[in-house]
Amino acid sequence: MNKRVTLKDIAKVLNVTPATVSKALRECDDISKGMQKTVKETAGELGYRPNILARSLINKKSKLLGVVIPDLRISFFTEVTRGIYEEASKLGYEAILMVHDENPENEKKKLEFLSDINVDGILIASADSNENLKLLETISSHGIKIVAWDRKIEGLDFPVVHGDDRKAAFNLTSEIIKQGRKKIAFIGATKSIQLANDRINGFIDAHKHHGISLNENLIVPCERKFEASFNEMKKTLEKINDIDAVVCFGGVVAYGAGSAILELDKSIPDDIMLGEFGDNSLVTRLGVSYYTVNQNPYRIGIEAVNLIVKCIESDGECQIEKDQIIETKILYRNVGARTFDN
Amino acid sequence: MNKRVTLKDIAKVLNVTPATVSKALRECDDISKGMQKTVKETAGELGYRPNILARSLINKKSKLLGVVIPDLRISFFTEVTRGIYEEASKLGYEAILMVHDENPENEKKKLEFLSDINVDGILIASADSNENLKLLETISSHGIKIVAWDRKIEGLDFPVVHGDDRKAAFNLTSEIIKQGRKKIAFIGATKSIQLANDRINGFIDAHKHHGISLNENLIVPCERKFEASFNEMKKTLEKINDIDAVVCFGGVVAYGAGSAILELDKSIPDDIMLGEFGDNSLVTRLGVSYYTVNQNPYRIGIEAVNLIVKCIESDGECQIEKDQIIETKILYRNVGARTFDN
DNA sequence: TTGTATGCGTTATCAA
DNA sequence: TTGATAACGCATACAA
Repeated sequence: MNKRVTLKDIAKVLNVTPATVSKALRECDDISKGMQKTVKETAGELGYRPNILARSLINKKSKLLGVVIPDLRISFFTEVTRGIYEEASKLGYEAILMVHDENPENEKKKLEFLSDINVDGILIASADSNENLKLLETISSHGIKIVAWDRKIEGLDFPVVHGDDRKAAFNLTSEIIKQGRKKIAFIGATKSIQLANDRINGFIDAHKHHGISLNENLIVPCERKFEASFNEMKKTLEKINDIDAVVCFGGVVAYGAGSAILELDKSIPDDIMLGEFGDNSLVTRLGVSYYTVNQNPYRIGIEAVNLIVKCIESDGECQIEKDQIIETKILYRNVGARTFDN
Repeated sequence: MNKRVTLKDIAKVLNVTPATVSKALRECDDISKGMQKTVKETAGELGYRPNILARSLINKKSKLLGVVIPDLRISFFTEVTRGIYEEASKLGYEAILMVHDENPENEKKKLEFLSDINVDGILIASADSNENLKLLETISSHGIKIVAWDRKIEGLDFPVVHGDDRKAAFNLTSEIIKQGRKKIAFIGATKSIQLANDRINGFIDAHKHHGISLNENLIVPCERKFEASFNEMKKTLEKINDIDAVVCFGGVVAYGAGSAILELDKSIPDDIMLGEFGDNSLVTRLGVSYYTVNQNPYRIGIEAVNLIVKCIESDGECQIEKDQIIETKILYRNVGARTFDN
């Protein structure tokens, strides 16, 4: 077990001081070119690697970004993540990925950890809860920049990068209406979430715009969980049996709701048309064709990184940066469609 | 922007030294209970959090595990990952997730990063390449424990946690043979990979066992990429047109090969039966029913963590630990099957 | 152009 | 039982 080589080791070999080595390696201009060259050479030979822990202890800059992800099973999230770590790498940052699985307790632990290792910024899609608002504020007050993605953090004004949900919901619902559907349900998410409100509002907008009346009972609140959406959908279908389309809050909900529809021996899309937000590959498990809102998650990731890096490197007034909206598009995912684009 | 609270701050408030505070917080038994209590109280009030960078600078133990993942789009990998971070958390470790996207360059960067932040161990499913063997050895020689998962690292004897691929391939192929298929192709992965050999051998075993002759041309080497498998499958089908089943190396290959089959207007499973390793939700995008090998990825993650933590905490002889084999099972994934188990 | 001294936040080893 | 001091690996004023 060879000890890691440090500045000191290089210094000893060259009979100079660690300070000289440190400066030479970072190409400070008060070190001769010759010295720089020899230092770098022996550093290379010895396989020196800077200890970034020690470094960031002094610098207060770690070049680290924390990424807080709700669930790795939802392709929307993993695609955003991909955008984040690729763009971060391009900008000289390393992205540290953490998953909370929609659990505020987990989220708390992850946030504390990221704060503990002094990341420069945190990109977060927060779990539905207000348990961690204080923590987020504290972290922010320590100078760690925070940017939300996909989900606005209610009550705090961190910038958020997301799709235009109201418009997307309008377009998605309109598309379904154009297919001749008239009794459309909306399932998913509690009212307290901004995202849900936006989508519901877009859903309502479309009804108004096309002159279709809307029964309040068709808007079904529901947790973002498989079982919850399965049960809620089933209950709703048993109560109102002429529903001919369902717009779902997201991938998990769509999977649950779709399962319930199939369970009741209704066909998709013939009996009931399915729409969802996120273009999640999870939904393809149902083996049916459906409408979806592609929110360009990869792009969301990229923009989120650019935003936070701007915040970090301008150091100071990041409040100016406002929410950023990424264009969405409506797709019809045919069974068997063959692409590997997300 | 409030500075972070440090030991020194607490010490100042209580008129003691940082050393005392440090020991009190860690409940060293050379500090009075009373002192411990007051220190902890004010630490709580001030919102103190230890700086784990500084701590691990001294300890040489970071309680960090690095996880190197091939691709977030493959549910097998994300499920292993889930097993890893959940188990790590239980054992008091934090898992840092990194993705290499099957690119050895990326892998190198990630490994260097993990080494730079002094993780205690690295759990890796390496990209197919031998570019990073030297690096892995160096990292290992610095005392960082390494455990492979899913894929053995050729040429180095780090323990690996994986499914019994030969047996699984035997079972999968047997199942397909029992369905009456006789001209079965195997597509995917180059011979240089142990995993590929195991699966191919199991594939061959099954043919022998059931007395079915096997044409060498039916074993098609192919990269783990969508385009590659799509093209190879298409070429093969055009050359040999009575193939009635295809066993695919993994999810990406199955998706590519399946796409090629459908593209040629053959039906799955009627014309050609599809089998794959990994039970990847990606494959469900094809909208067809297929056989798969579920390798219990969640379990693989858990066992990998237990193995590496044992290595780390026994500090010393980890060589004793041998490869660990997780039971697999064959499943038939029906279109529209409704579960949320992976 | 190079070296010295000091500090980042923590812990460990002494001495008091 | 508590305090002083040095150290972890690195960076930065400042002195030489």
